[in-house]
Amino acid sequence: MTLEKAKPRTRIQKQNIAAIMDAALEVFSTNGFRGSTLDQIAQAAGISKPNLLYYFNSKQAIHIALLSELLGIWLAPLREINPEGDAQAELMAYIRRKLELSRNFPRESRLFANEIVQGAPRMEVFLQNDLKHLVDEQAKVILNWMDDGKLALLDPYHLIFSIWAMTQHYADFDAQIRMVRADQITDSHDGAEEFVQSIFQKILAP
Amino acid sequence: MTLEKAKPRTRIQKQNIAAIMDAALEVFSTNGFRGSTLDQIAQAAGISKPNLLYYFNSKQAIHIALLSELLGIWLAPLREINPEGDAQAELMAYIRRKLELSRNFPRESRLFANEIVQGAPRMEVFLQNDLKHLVDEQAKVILNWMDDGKLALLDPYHLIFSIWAMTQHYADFDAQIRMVRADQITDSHDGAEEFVQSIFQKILAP
DNA sequence: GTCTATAAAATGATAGAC
DNA sequence: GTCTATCATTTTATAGAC
Repeated sequence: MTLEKAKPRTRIQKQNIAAIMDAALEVFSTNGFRGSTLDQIAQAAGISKPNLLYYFNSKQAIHIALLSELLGIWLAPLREINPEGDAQAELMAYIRRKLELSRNFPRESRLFANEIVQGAPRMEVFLQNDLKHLVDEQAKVILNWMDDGKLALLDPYHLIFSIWAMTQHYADFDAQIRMVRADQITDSHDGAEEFVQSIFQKILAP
Repeated sequence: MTLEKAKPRTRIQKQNIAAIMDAALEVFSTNGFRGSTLDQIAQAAGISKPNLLYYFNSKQAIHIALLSELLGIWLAPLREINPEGDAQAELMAYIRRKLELSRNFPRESRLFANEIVQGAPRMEVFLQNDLKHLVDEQAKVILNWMDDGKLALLDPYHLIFSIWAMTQHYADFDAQIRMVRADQITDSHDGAEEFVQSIFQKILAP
């Protein structure tokens, strides 16, 4: 009852919490918050339901812990854009990081996609604060680059959104791509990196 | 019990079924299939839950009826590409139709987005048959145009996916865009049409 | 820390009166 | 066709033994 989630002590606690987080990611990213059950998560984590609720007091608590843990990963690629670097190289590197995330962490991408498609009722604060401020900041950096003639003149916000759309699409809509190309490819990301990078090279050139 | 859903006779039946379909669209597109309840749909439709189940025998039946009704709308823009027309003009017109759909029917877009993000368990047949065949067909048309030097040389499948990603993003991830730009815009589609069209003009030019 | 048992609420669906 | 009442199941969460 008086569990210190902040600093788990024993090895078994760490193990269980890690198993729960991984199970929760698997289940929530596939079914959304309301579509997921504690039974599913407990089974995926290999523990009993009451034991699951020993570590986290409610379904909400698991979900919040999971989102919190992953917000950093989600923001990192945008955060790492260096205003001192070369404009086109920095943005192409950003796109590459996003594509890598989409390929290597598709469940994380779908977890957030589920939330946002459903109106982001549990992410308002994060989106309106952390994400908004970061986007505003990097939009200014991009605008400066454009003023200096380093990039094509585009709306920096729409440019960022288009990068999100193009890179996340392969993770979020993976099922659709796999079914449409069932006879042609095995991995929906096949050729995606090259394609996305080549079109953004065209888009960004001044 | 022996309701002929195919040909509703009375005016009141038509009215109720239309109200149910609209309510189901509203609820399913916001919460996903499992996240939606019959109570929500009945309330949104302004009828009682047993009466809702008089018109449709189960929650699944409502969902299937809704998806079936909307599949045509969803395929129409791609279907309307004319192989005899001008390559760039046809694709730009396709993009325009997709952008209009995204702006005017965001709930429909999110309904499908919810399904696909969650692995499309109730749309496999449609995606693997109708959509796949249409995409294969139009990919060939695009490939011919490229061979004739009318378009830049690109993977036609990735080109189609990129159009889906860019156009649907404004409907599906509307919540995120609105929250990130809360202080700057009221409609998340503001400027989207112009931006998307301008970058695809760059992308498509041979 | 983990389990069995169980409570309490939500939810899909049916029965039967009108 | 529509309603009230109700059932059966699922699902979240708790109690208490070990």
